[in-house]
Amino acid sequence: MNKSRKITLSEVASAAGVSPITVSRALRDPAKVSPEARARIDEAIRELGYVPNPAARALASGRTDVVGVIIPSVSNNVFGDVTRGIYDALEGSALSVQMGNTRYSPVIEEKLIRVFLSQRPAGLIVAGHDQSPAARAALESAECPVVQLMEVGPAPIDMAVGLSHYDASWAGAAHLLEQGYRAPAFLGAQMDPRSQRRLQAFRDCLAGAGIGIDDPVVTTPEPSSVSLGCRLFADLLSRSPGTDAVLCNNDDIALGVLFEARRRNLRVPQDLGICGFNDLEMMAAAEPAVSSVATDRLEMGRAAIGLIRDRLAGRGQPRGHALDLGFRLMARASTRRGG
Amino acid sequence: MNKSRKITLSEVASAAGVSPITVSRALRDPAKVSPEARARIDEAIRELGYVPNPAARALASGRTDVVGVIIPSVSNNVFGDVTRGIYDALEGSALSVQMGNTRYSPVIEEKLIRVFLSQRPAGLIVAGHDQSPAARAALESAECPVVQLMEVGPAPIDMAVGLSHYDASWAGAAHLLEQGYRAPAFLGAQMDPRSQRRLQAFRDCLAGAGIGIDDPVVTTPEPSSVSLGCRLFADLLSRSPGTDAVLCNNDDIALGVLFEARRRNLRVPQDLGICGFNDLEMMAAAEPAVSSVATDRLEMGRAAIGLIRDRLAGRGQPRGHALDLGFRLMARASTRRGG
DNA sequence: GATACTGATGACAGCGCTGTCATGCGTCAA
DNA sequence: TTGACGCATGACAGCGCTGTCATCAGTATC
Repeated sequence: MNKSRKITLSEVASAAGVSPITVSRALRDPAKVSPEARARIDEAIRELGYVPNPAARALASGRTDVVGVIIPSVSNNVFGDVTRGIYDALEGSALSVQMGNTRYSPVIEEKLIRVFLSQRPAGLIVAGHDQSPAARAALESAECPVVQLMEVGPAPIDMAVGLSHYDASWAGAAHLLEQGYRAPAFLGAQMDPRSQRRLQAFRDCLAGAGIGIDDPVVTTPEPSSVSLGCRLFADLLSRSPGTDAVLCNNDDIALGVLFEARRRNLRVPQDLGICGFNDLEMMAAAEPAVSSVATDRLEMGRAAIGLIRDRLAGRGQPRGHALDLGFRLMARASTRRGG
Repeated sequence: MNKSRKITLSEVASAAGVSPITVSRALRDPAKVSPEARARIDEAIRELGYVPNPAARALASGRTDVVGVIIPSVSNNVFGDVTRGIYDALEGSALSVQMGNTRYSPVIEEKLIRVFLSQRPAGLIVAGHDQSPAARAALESAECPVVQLMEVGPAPIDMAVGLSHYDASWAGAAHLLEQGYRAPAFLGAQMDPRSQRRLQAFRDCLAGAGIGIDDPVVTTPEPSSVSLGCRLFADLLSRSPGTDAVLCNNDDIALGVLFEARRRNLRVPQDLGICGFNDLEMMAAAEPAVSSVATDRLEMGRAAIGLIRDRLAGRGQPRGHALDLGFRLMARASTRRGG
């Protein structure tokens, strides 16, 4: 294995006694090369330690094997799971990912989409469906498969995988009411468009049930965390002391509420019902176990890559395909008051 | 903004009335181009919506602006923080990252290192310092800056950022003993080399203190999670009922222990001391707050990129430079027994 | 026996950019 | 005035690979 100098495809070709183009084909589409030639080429590749140069390939073919993934945050637990699903599904393919981090800014998102598209990616995954008009236009004229992730909405640009955050949040709110809670509140951090829709569902659900208390909602644009959950809950109690349940925008917040409730000797679920969102692994392990609206984030990532791979393989879904992964209300001890 | 066809550097050049090479220089090293030419070029770039083609650049120059990051897991909380630090520090630079996921396999790690290096990256970040001899050799002859992340050890291949996991774990164990716990146990998941060293420190510390109980250690190669913490702790209690404290390999586990202890009506810290590792944000928010050995994972990622950027800018650290970020024992209520 | 077709392989050019060397011009010391 | 030097710019070639055609057996069809 010669490591000091770059081995090129031509060197492999002469070692195998074929022309460079045949080696290229053996790599890209083995079926087009005779088994004997293939065997000699494979042997030469192994012997020389040849690794293809992706830059040269991209330049010559005008395509890359890179899937762009544009998400608001690399640190958020939720996107961490999605990312894992993406890497999972990439296993065994020649594709790689290029992450872009919008930091929840539509301007950065638009710029990233433009830059990624200019590199002729094999596919593009973007979080949400709230792109700016210009970004949307760019995605519509993209020559690669595009998947909008996290959320299914009215009109996918190309394909979409996710769930209805409105419906999911509604289910959480309805669950609290069913359990007999009469003064539920909403706690939200990182109020991105999906969180806004979740809040809207909460408000609509309460209004629909004729619960007319004055908007027991505490939100913040800060990124979500457990300690933020503690603070938001403390804030809520000082504003709306009569609160008997909280629907949390996500599980970090819910866990913070659980801890803060314990600190204040509030009994969960008797004095306070808690419902989270996403159903992170720890919610079921908590004491008491915390109810949450489960979303399958791993599967979201996997499915997104699956759609792209299928499309690249020519057997993909048509434009406009939306895959609704749904949600599941995980009713646990933290809301089991009986009602 | 013409979006349908790719704008090339030559088109920008003719629009600006200069030669292509001048545009190239204006992009790569603006100081080498006269201010007037630069202004006209910038104008043309904006007007045409030009975006450079990284593949062509990589092919022509033999370099890329990609930093390879090879980590065991994309989902693990710890690496999530490190990754965030990396993205943080990349902000405002032309560099991008390419993630590689070893899934804790030295074989995959070696392969990834080889593949990444063959693409002439701008830099390479690898987790830990337990590379296989072949991988180590490949890294040693790499032409780019290499940073070993997470851990500082005897002989960095090039540069290293991290901490001594042995020392950090020792501090946790010693803290439990100082607080008067006499039968501490160790709970570990995902027993990678760093975890092994943490376990070793625990054993050595207990032995040093003359505590000769028979190895109260429960470990598993499974990935760590809160519910796994519950199970490991249940397991531990059935094996070593006399346990009065646990040092956890990481915070997920510690949180699981906290929940499981509550489920069993064990009082924390009186009946049971709990100390985690890493000090995830939620530990301080828990009730009772959980002690942990804090590591600055964000800074680790940031510093790694910082070292690479400095080196690329020609003002970097010499080979062999190791940056020890240390650790801090966060003594909280979960171990505050007084002793 | 001539034509059409299939399958394996090759020749050639060029993807968009940058490294290297060359050029032309103005400035300064001798 | 001359030569040396620095600065901005340009010409040329080529990075490693693949798309597009062309070629050439070998087989099938009438």
